[in-house]
Amino acid sequence: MGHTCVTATTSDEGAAVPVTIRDVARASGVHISTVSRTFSAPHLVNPETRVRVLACAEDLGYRPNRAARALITGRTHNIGLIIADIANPFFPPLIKAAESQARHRDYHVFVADTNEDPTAEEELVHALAKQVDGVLLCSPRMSNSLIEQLSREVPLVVVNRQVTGLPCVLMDVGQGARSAIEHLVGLGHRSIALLGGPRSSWTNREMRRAAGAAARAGGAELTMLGPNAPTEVGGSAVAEQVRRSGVSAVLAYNDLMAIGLIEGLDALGVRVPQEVSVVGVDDITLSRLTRPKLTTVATPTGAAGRTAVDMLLQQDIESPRGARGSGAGTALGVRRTTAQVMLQTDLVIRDSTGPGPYARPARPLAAPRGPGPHCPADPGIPTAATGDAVAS
Amino acid sequence: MGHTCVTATTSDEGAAVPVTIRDVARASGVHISTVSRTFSAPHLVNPETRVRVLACAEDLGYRPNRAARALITGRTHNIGLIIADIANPFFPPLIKAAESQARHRDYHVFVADTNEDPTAEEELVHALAKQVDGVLLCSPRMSNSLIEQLSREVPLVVVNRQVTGLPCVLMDVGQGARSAIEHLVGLGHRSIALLGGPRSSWTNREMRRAAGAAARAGGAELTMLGPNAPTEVGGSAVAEQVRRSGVSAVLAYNDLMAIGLIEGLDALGVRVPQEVSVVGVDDITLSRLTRPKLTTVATPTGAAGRTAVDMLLQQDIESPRGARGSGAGTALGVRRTTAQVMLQTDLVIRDSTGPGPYARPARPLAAPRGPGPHCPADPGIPTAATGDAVAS
DNA sequence: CGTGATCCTGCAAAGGTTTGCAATGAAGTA
DNA sequence: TACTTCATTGCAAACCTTTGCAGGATCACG
Repeated sequence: MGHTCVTATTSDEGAAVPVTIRDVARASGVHISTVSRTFSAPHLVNPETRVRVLACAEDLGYRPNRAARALITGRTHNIGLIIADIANPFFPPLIKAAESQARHRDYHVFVADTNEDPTAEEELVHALAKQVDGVLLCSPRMSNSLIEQLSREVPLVVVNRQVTGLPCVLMDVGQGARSAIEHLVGLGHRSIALLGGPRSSWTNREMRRAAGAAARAGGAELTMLGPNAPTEVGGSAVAEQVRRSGVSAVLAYNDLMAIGLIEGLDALGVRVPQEVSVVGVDDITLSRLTRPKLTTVATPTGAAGRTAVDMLLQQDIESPRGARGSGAGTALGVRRTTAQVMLQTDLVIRDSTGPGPYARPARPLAAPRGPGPHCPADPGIPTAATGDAVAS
Repeated sequence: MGHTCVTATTSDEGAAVPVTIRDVARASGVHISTVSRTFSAPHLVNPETRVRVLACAEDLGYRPNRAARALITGRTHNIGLIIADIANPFFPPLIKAAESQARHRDYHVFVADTNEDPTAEEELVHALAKQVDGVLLCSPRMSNSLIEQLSREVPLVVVNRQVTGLPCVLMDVGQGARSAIEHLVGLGHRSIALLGGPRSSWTNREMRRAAGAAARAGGAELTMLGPNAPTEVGGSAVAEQVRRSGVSAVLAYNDLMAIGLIEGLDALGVRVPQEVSVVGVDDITLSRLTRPKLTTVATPTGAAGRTAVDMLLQQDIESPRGARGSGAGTALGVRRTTAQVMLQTDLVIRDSTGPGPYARPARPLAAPRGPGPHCPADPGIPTAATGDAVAS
C-alpha cells in the first residue's frame, strides 16, 4: 500500500514503571490514606506532611490512577460525546465548545464517531457507560425508546432530538425552515423542494413539518425529496431529480447537501441562483467559501455544546451514581430534573438564492440591487449590506 | 443567550441500578468467578452452566465493568487519539480509519482535541494514560523530549512527527513539497513563497527543507513566510504579504491555508491562478469544492490512521503493562520494537496552478495546458477549461 | 487536673473484576 | 480396586484508591 518501512529497531526502553500510592506512602513514611488525602482532601492533612508527601510524589512521578478512583467514587470526571459523523463540519465547533466548557469544570471529553450507524451508537453508549459520568448524544439515529432505555444505564443529554423525560438541547430548525421558506417565497418562488436528510433524524422531521406549513401559508408548493445521506454526495446525487422536478428553489437538510447539490446542478449546467435557488442549514465555515456563497440557516452549535455539558454536569452533581451505600439503592429512584432547551436559529442570506419566476419585476434601475433583493454582490469580506432589502 | 427554556420537569426515573457480577452469580447459583469466566474464558465453564449464567446476565442486563476489569488486567481495550484540531478537515478521515481499524480488533477509540496547544496535549496524555492501552499522538506540537518522556507513562505512536526510539507514522511531505515545487518550476515560476505552518510542526520543517532544496535545484528563489496558524484565517492573513512579496506562486503548509490565501488574494483583486498559483497540502474534500479547485499534495490520511492503530496494538500485545507480578517489574525493562513507517504522497493537479512568468509560450492551442506536464484531469465535474489559457 | 474540642493520622472495608491454586467429582486406565 | 487425568467450580488475593471510624496528641478552658 505504497508505504516504505524506514526503520525497525528493537530497543530496551524503560518499561512503564507504575508508581502507586503505596510507593509514595513508603517513601514519605506515612500511611497510604494520608497520601490519598494529600491529593483529594489536602485540608485534612498537616501542611508539613503534605509538602513531604507532595515532594515524594513529584520525585517518583506519581499520578493518581483515575480508573481506580472512579471505581470507588463512582465519578470518572470524563464525559462521552457521541457524534453521528465527525467528518461533517457541523460538529467540530460543537465538540470544541463542549470540550472547553468541560475543561473549565475539570472534566475531560471523549469523542466517538458512529458513522451514522444506530447500532454503533448503542454499542458505544454501553462501552462508555462505566468510563464516563455521562454521555452527550448528538443527532442520534436510534429510536427514542432505545435512548430512554440507555438513559437508565448512564446519564444522557440529547442534542438535536426531543426525547420526553430526558434533558435535551434543541435548535429551532422549525423556525429556521420557516424563515427559509418565507425568504424563498418572498423572492418569488412558488415551487420549492425540500431535500430531506436521514429518516431517523429529529431535525429532518421538524424541518418537514415547519417547511410544509410555511409553504402552505405562503401559497407555494413543496416537494419532498428523500431521505438522503446528509453529505455532499447525498446532495449531488439528487441534482438530476431536482432538475426534473422543475422546482425553482430548494431547501436542503444541511449545508453539506446544499453544496453537493449546487455542484451537481453545476455539472448539469443548471446555474445557481439564476435558475435554481438553494438554501442550506448549519452555516458551516465551508458555506462561506464555496461559490456562490451559501444562503443558510445558522445553527448555534457552540452554544449547544456548552449548554449540553452544563446540563449534564448539573444533573450529575445532583445524583452521584454508585454511591457508597452499595446495594441499598435498589429501585430507590433518583429525582432527576430534566430540562429541554431550545436554541434560536438565524437565516443568513448570501448568494445562493435569487429571484424566482414570480418575482415582481424590477424597477428599471432605481435600487442598486435589482428586484431580487440580492444579487451576488460577492462580499468577499465586507458583506454587511446583505440580508435586508427583501421586497414584497 | 437567545435560548428559550421549553420545559423543565422533575421526574422519578428509575436510577441506574448497577448490576454487578455478584448479582448474576446469586441469580444463577454459582460463584462469581464462574460468572467472570463465562465472559472472559468461556471454554473453562460447563456449557450448561454457561447458558444458565448467560441467561441470568441477559435477564438482569448485566454488563462487565470495563474499568474494574482494567484495574486488574491492565488492559482497557481503549485507545486514545490526540488531535491538534478536529476542525481541520485533514483529521476526520484519519480518525474514522483509526476507529474502524480499532473496532475490528475490539478496541474503542477516544478522541481528544488540543486546540494546537502543547500544554493541553501533555495534560491529555496524562489524563488518558490510565484509561487507555495506548495513545496515538497526531501532529503533536510539543517537544520531542517531552514526547519521549511521556512515552514512558503510556505506549505512544506518533503520527506526523519523527521521534527516534518511538514508533512513528510519517507522510512523505518532503517528496510532496519537492513535486509541488517541480510542478511550479515546470510551469515557469521562478519566484515562489512557502507559507509555513506552526513552528513546532515536523511537517513544517520537512517541507521547508525539501522545498528549499527543490527550488535551488530548479533555479527558483524560495521565500519563507511564517510561521502561521494552519487555518483559513492563517492563510488569508498573509495575502497582503504575499502580494507585496511579488512571488508568482505559493506552496502552502496545508489546504486550509491555501484556501484562505486564495480568498484573501481574491479580496485584494489578485486572481488565482492567472496572477498567482497556489498549491496546498492534504487534499481535503474541501479542496475539490472551492473555485478554483485546488492543486494539492494528497496525503494518505486513512492509511496513516490504520497503520498507527496497527502499530500501537502490535506493540501493546507484546508488552502487556501492569502485569500481575506487581512490584516485581522494577526497572525490568521491556523489549519494545519500534518501527517507523513512511507513507507516500501524491501531487494532484487541479485549477489553482497555472503558467508563470517564465513559461515557455504556449503553442497556439495544441496542449490544453501550457508547459506543465499534467492537464487538469479533474475527476470532479467538467469545468476543466479553467486555469489555463493564460498568456505570457 | 479533668473535660472537651480540634487536628492529624492510621486502620480496614469497599468498589467490581480477574486468576492462581486447590478441591471436588467423574471418567479412564492398569 | 487403586491410581491418574481431566473438567468444572470455589476460594481468596490482588489491582489502586477513597473514606467512615477511631485513636492519639495537643491545646484551651474551667
